[in-house]
Amino acid sequence: MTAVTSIMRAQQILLGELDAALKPYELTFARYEALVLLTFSSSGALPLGKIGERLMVHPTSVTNTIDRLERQGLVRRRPNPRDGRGTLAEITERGAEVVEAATRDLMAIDFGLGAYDETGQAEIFDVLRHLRVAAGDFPVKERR
Amino acid sequence: MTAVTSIMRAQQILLGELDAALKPYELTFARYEALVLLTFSSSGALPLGKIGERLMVHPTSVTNTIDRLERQGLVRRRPNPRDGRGTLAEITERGAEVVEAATRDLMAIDFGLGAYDETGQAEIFDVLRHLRVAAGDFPVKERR
DNA sequence: CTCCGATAGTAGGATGTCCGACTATCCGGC
DNA sequence: GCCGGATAGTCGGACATCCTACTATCGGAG
Repeated sequence: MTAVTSIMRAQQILLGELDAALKPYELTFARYEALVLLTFSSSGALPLGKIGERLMVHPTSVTNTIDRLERQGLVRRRPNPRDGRGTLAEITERGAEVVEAATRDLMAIDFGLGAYDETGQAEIFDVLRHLRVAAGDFPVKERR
Repeated sequence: MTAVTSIMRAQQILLGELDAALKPYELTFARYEALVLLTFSSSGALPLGKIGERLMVHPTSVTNTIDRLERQGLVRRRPNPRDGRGTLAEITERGAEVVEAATRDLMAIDFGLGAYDETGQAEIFDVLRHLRVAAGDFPVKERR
């Protein structure tokens, strides 16, 4: 139970720091993650479903996240040319600028993990890996 | 950044499992934690502020949590006899029964950490300890 | 070529969390 | 004994997340 509490608290603390750092950009960590995902995508656009899959969140959460980002002018919705049911979220120029600046800020605070060196961060990853694998969240990078 | 993701996902996975296990009792982990806290308290009652302090959540979250527990008949609000501003949350008989049964169920699934043995759980605690200490969340047990 | 199950997104509702603002009460200093 | 700052809870609003239900479209079986 102590271990459970550790994970809960750690996440809570971390999320708090990250959200605070992102506040100047009017972003939350959830929205930041979505933007980064789009940035890393070759075309700068992804079907909403893909986003939910990568971030491991419910489709309705993606709709909500993209709604807000779109209202902020950081992404744009576009019908998926290859699937009439689908919608693509495409990062805008302003979105790309914002995510870049935000990333600089996050790096400056070591993403909230300033208390850890490379080794310590690797330990965190290793220790939690079992749990993620058991839940089907492969920490293995998947090819696009 | 990988380490950050690990923590976020681990918490998400864990919370999902715990909430699922608590569903039959109409409880969420947040409410369960509050009930446990009251159970462990000698008198079975605590000022709302104390609860927020222990669980490291905002006062408004406590109000919300206790509201729901009270509506479910698992706790009862009572004016604090030693502080006219304060309110005590007191666990009811039914609340005690529910938390006991729920705890049995959670134990049966190792609180979602069945993938870890004692050592593994200790590692989780140790690795995340730095982060919590740096944030002022003393993983040191405080006397009542 | 048509029909029906599977899939992509969205809408509505519940929960939990935070922040800022407000009320009521407490308490220490003058 | 009174007064003003500190403290306890609550309320309203913003976000994020999930679930269920619904619409529209896709795609394979017959």
